[in-house]
Amino acid sequence: MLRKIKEVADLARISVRTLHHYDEIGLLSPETTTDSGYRLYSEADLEMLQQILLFRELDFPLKKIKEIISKPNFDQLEALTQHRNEILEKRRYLDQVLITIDKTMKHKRGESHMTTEEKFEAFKEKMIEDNEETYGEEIREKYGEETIENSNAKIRGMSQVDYQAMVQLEKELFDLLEKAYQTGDPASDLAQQAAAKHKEWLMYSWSTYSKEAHVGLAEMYVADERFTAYYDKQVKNGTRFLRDAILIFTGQESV
Amino acid sequence: MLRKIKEVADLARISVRTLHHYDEIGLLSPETTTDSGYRLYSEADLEMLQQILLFRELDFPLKKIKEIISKPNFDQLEALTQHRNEILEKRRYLDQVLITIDKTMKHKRGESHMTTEEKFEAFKEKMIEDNEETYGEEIREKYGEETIENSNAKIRGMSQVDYQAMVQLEKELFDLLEKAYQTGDPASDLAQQAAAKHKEWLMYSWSTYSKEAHVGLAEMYVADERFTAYYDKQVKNGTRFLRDAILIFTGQESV
DNA sequence: TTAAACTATCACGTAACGAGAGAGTCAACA
DNA sequence: TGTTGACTCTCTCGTTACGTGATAGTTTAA
Repeated sequence: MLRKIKEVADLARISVRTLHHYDEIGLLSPETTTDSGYRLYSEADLEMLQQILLFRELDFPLKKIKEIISKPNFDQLEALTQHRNEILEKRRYLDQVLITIDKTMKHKRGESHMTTEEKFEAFKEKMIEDNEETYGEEIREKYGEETIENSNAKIRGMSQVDYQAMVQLEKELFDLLEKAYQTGDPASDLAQQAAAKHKEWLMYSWSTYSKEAHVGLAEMYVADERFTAYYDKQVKNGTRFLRDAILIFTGQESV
Repeated sequence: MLRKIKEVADLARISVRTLHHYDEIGLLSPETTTDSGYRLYSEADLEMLQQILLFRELDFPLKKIKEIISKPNFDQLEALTQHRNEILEKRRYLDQVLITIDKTMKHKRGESHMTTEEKFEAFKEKMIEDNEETYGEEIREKYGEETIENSNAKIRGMSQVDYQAMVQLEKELFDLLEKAYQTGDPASDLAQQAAAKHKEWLMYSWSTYSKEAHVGLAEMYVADERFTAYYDKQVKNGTRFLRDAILIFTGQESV
């Protein structure tokens, strides 16, 4: 009993194109063909097709199906085990995506309802949060609990005017840094002005200043790619240049 | 501050090719280019890129990102809600696949350890199970509890010899049916022999025979695509032809 | 000035078919 | 016996989000 392609397709509830495709990639070729080139499938072909469709339902890629389809149960079990793990991995990935989506929604939902002032408050909190998340422990270890709590308190206490002054100051810093960078010399006047401006900017969130802490922060900027990205985004190669300027500014290096 | 492509790629931790691609599909084109055709990205471009990458992390297709990227939060929220459902749907799908994989593994694990006899026993159980799952309720309603329990018990009680006799009988039935089908007449001698053979085959699992039950089964074969597929798989259009033959055989239709 | 590092534009490959296009084949009906 | 309708065949493009060369021109640091 040999069948033509549509009959097979209807029995298996798949498309004729799918059978064409399986033939093309050598996954399932009909036992024979008519003189006019029509594909003719045998019983054995049908059974093979059932197997193929079983694995397809399990989300196996056709390539792997082709590999394992004719192997004994033993090997198929191994493939199944491995495949199961891949599916689990995919599911974990989706779970993560869901979490991120929820966060994003919460965030955007918040934003839509906020007044300008609320957005400003939220922005400050986010600044603190980000800082804590990224550097919290490190800074606490280096400079002690008090330093960081003071900093956080200072940020929270900032008025919108203060905050905008701080942003303005940062902008000036970057302008200065860009010009200074063109001199190519971190000891240049412009570069030293930039270092001073950086200190000034810092004081908006630091309660006390020490040369050591200033240098430590500069080194941290260079070592951490997040900071590097942020500074380099403003001025190309700005991070290293600023670090060098600060080193000189704080007198840690001879001029 | 305009950046060349590699700088942007490094900042965003994506490939240059990706930026080329985004330009190609009009998702993110650089603000300007140099005389020699180098792409130059502005700050605004970078911010847009951040947004794009955020949605990309949420597993949005680029096409949708392009649609919603410049819309207000309100619309983005809507898109997020819908997208969330799609992700949930995907996860449910994966859960289903996992269940099927587990079943398949259990099945194959069983098979590998079985002796021929055990496989035979398992095969009989599967036959009963399949039957129950597909027709259990319907048959119970039509023919009563007893009929089906008897049938199941009879199958369980079959020896391997019995079973193979039954399979052999079925084979003969199909041979007969194929020849009969060629006559085109369900009242033909061959067709009537096939109907008789079908009754004989039935008796392997039925404890009592009635013309009504026999006709009922034949109608069920035709009505149910699973049975149709099974019979038509052996003999093209065999189901209907057998049904007609049985109708005549049981005398429900005038010859 | 020369080599290294960048940049640009094709264009093919990937997974699993769907959707035509154009042309030949087969079976039944008038 | 001719015709029609249902099938069949073999291309070939489209889909997603880039990766991976190939080939060639540009910029930049030593």
